Amino acid sequence: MKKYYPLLSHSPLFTGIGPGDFDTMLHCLGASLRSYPKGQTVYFEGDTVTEIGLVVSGRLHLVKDDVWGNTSIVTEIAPPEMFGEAVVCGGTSRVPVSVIAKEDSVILFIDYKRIVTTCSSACAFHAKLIRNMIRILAQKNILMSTKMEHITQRSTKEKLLSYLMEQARQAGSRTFDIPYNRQELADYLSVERSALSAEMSKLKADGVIDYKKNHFEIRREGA
Amino acid sequence: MKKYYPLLSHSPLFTGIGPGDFDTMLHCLGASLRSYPKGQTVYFEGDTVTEIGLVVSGRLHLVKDDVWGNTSIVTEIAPPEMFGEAVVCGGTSRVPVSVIAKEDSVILFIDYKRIVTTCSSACAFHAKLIRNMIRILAQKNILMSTKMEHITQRSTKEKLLSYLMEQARQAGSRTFDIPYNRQELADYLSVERSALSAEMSKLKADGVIDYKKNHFEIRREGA
DNA sequence: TTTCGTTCGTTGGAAATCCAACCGATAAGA
DNA sequence: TCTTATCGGTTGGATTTCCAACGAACGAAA
Repeated sequence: MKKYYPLLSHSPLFTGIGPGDFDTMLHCLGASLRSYPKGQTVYFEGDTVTEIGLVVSGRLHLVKDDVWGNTSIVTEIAPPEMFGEAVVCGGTSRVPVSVIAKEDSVILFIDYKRIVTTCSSACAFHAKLIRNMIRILAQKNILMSTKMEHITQRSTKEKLLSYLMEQARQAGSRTFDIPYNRQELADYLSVERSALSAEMSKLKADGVIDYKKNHFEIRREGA
Repeated sequence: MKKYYPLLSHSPLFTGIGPGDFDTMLHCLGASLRSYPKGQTVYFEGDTVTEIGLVVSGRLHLVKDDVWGNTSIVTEIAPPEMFGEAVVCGGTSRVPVSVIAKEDSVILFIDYKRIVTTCSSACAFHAKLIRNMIRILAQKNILMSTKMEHITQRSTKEKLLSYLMEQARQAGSRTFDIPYNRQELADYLSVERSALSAEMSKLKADGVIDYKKNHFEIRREGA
């Protein structure tokens, strides 16, 4: 267990918790490590869960099966990411996806109740954990809202501009770098890469934006 | 203040709090009521905020101005809904939208720190409030994830089927009712109403689904 | 019953997107 | 250097979506 402490201390859930507190804390939380060989299913879609999972080793896939058998990968989870926190904290209980180990993996499970129930020994880190959890959920909310705002735009052009303006706003400047290449940006905005490239070229030709690789500039607003 | 207690007791933030506790609680939280005449701006986009707002009377609009002056309504907030909780709890501080009173409105403001900092008098409701807040954020997460899953589908047909399958899953049956009319469903999936109607007709003709008004049946899976 | 408003399906032409393919530029490796 | 792989822009035709408009069905109000 101890060998994972350095990793765990970088997890958003445990930020602000001193390394010296991990022993007490994990014991108080009743956290348990479980190993899954490559290919094994951690959760089946629809399973009832009460624990938050934190991958400490390996790699997981969250997958969704549509009713006629096609499975699509929703996300990949790598150390030290969490999964299941929204379902568990929301009290929904039933996971909407299946979780599969794509490599031999080790997962730290923590019972949600043990986090939010301040224990009799009044461990100091409960408050910290709770604030961390709230922050994690809230930030995820903001990320999703932002993305939603972009992809609900009608056209590829509007999606792109919505995204670029947001980036400019965050950078506080008309020039900025974006963290995606074209394909990744297309995926994020859920548009075609070629259509995206075409729109970008058009906007550049119209003098609305300029760019080179991942560096962008917003030159003029308007149609 | 007291006249709002019945309303507040139906707010997700205060579920499980006894009516008798409101006096103590609101005082302990340092909650304050502020009134805004119709048309007045509550927050300007980019303002730094540390309080969660809870509308107890009136109606607010969250609006976003794109850089060339067009403003679009992101959401309407009506009693007893909250706003700003994701930003405040996420520690981002700067609101990404402007908040405007569309009618004479009264808002209850609560400092986030006072919620998560258990007070010296150890008020029993802090723990409850925190759990409520976590649940609210987590459920919003799930709602958004679900919607995102539908909207990121490529075509109108796939968006529709993704939504309908989700509804069937939730209902635990191949037949179910949906809470939207056609226009609302189109807005939710961010597609055209007419294109949606057309796809629905086609799917019905192909024997994939059947429907009448808001009542649907999934008959056959596959292309 | 008549009238009016709303909802929903349909349609046709314009516009946008998808898809596969190709090419040039650049970087990495042999 | 030559080869290979990746990335990004472009292109053209098939497909889908958009948009405005219309009409049928239904329910509420007069």
